[in-house]
Amino acid sequence: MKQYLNQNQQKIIQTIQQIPAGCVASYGQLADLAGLPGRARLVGKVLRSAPDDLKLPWYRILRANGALAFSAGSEQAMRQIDRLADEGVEVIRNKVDMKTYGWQPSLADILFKLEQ
DNA sequence: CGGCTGACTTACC
DNA sequence: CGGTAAGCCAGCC
Repeated sequence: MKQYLNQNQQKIIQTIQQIPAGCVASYGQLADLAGLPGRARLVGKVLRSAPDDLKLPWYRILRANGALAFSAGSEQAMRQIDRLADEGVEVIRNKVDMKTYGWQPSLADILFKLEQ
């Protein structure tokens, strides 16, 4: 069955798919890049409701302070930590060092995305 | 139609 | 570092 997403959700998904492996981004950052400043929660909604078929790198998305969106020790958190570890991102005390692994898209990347 | 919720964030104390 | 408050808004009841 086909999923009908509104335009905002489409943009968010596109933006999420821009996150390169080995990097992480925050909900707010994604909302900004998707052209939806202040709508971090919408990003969360999309992630929660998006079908797995989209193969979204949800595990590369964290809170603004680098902490996982899930509570430490939860099943989801552990799965996320596992996947991040696979890409070389280390999670310490349920948090990631945004300075080291945070995604810093270049202006060129953003412009390229806008063209698509 | 109104209220509540939440994979959020920033500011302030 | 923890607690409150306010802003945000789609989706569910």
